[in-house]
Amino acid sequence: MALQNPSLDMIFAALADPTRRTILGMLLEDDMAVTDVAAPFEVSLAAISKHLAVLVTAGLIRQERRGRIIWCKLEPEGLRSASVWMQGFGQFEPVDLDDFERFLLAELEAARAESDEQP
Amino acid sequence: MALQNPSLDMIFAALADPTRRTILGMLLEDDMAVTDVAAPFEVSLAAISKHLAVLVTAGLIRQERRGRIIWCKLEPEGLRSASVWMQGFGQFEPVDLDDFERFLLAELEAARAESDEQP
DNA sequence: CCAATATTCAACCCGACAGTTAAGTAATCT
DNA sequence: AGATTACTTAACTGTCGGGTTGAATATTGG
Repeated sequence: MALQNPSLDMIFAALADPTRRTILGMLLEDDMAVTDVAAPFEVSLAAISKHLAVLVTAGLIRQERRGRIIWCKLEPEGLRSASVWMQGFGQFEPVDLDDFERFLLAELEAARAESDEQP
Repeated sequence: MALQNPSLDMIFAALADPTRRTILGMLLEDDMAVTDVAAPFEVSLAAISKHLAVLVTAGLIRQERRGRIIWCKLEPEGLRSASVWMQGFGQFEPVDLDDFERFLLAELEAARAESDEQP
């Protein structure tokens, strides 16, 4: 079916992948080089490079070359439209940041556990 | 890659489709029978039935048979975890419900325009 | 300049997903 | 009971997304 609202489509699709969500969580702490983003994952660098491209297209991160390193930085404004859309449904109480931390940690843990899986 | 957090994956994936978002918007106004949900779209009833199944699995709607009609109703709580996750990034100002209305209307319009496309 | 580092691109595989049509099931109406 | 309404399931098709490997590009360090 034809796209009605490309940006919301792209944003939610980007968020639907656990690897990409984990990456966003990592970038929340600090800007990172592509290689460093890829480090904790078990998949290839090329795969991570593609994930980052998806995040860029969705407007969730920005990439900025400095020297031979390409820095990835979060673009939190990219989530605004999706956030507005979602909150319209639930009227959820103001965010509990601890809940959020729990989510992020859980996903990071899971990612690490997975990459440690084969010893 | 193995799923880390099936529910967030499923929720965002469900939201990534414009047809499904439009359906959620419709259900925000009122509970609806499957056939009525399908009416504004140009795709087959079977296709809509599948979309609804996805929304059920993601916990975003509930279906309840009464007689031969299956009623679909929104399950706004299903969005909570995703909403918490997203807000953690942006700290967006409290939702402007008008923004939300604009989105919903835009998507409904788009859906209708599309189904009127071939005269 | 040459080698090494950092990252993307290209070509390909495979499984998931949206769509279709046709048949199957469930409940109601007369 | 039989026809009709309301959905779902099955089988199939085409497209897309995530993964891989290997070659290409860009930038720096020696």
